[in-house]
Amino acid sequence: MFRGIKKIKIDAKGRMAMPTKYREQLTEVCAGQTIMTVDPDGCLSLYPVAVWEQIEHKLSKMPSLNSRARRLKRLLVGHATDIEWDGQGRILTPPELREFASITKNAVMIGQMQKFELWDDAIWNDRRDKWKQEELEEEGIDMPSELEDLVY
Amino acid sequence: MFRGIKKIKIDAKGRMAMPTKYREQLTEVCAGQTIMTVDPDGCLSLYPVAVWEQIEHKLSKMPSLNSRARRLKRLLVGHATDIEWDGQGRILTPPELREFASITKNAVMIGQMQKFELWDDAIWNDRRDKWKQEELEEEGIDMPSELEDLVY
DNA sequence: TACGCAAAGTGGTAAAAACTGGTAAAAAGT
DNA sequence: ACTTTTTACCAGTTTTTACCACTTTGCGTA
Repeated sequence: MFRGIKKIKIDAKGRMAMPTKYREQLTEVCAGQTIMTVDPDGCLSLYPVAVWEQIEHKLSKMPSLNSRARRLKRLLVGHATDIEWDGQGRILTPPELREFASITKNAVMIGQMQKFELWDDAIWNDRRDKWKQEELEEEGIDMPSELEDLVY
Repeated sequence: MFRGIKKIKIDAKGRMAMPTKYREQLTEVCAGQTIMTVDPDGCLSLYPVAVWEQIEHKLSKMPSLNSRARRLKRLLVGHATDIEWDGQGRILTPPELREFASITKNAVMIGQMQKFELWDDAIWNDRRDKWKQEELEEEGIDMPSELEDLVY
């Protein structure tokens, strides 16, 4: 299970250093084999291959006549890229993905259980503050049944 | 069950000494293994691992297409960090979390049953006074049924 | 009440780990 | 075949981490 947040810098060549802690986890879980793709919320997702393949499998079984299915397939599968890291533990993010998420110099990487997410740091800060606010305002409403008894 | 309040100082390196009493309790309960994350109310939470894992488990079962579920996951799991203490019983709080809670030099740590909360001391004092005031003003109104028979 | 002992708090240091920028070789494209 | 871009790796520098030693505080005893 991946968790936590780490600030990341992107150098002039578009390389970003994978935080060591995450690197160790990814080595264990999937020998470092990962897939990066886009997330409709405006960030990038990084999956261990095995996890990604499950998602891909589910998408492949969705009806092509459903427009939402087609949309998701084009977004997710269309942008999915194998990611490898160099001897120093840095990954090279494809420009197309970086552009999608507006990532230029500073980013944050957050653990999200089965995957990691990569956000432009300014966007992340905005969203985080917005979510925090919404969470306070919407207290108790719109809660999925699984969460009704969540105490945090 | 954790209770009580303690003032904490943060040194130049971001280290803060865990109050001895709490340290002893945490050693008993979870061998000192704790997870720190953010709370939408503007403070940080410190959980024994086992308690945190229950929360994480509930979050993991929520549908990804529910926006509140995603929000909570990003806030809570996205900031959850393993906390270890050094030989002197100090913990090193990640800068990202300290920034979230505006904690710089002085903080307070309060026991909250299953978890601890960490507040910037200025913010804590403001909130406490505000809550005190609100409690006096709202006396008797808007009481959830669970609290109807609370005697304190 | 003062002194001494023990425990906790504080600041600093040195070694190790991680980051950063650059370079050379390889690959791709013209 | 030559130029340009990409990839992989090396080495210097910075940051982090773990630990040590000194100071302060609190408590018990004389």
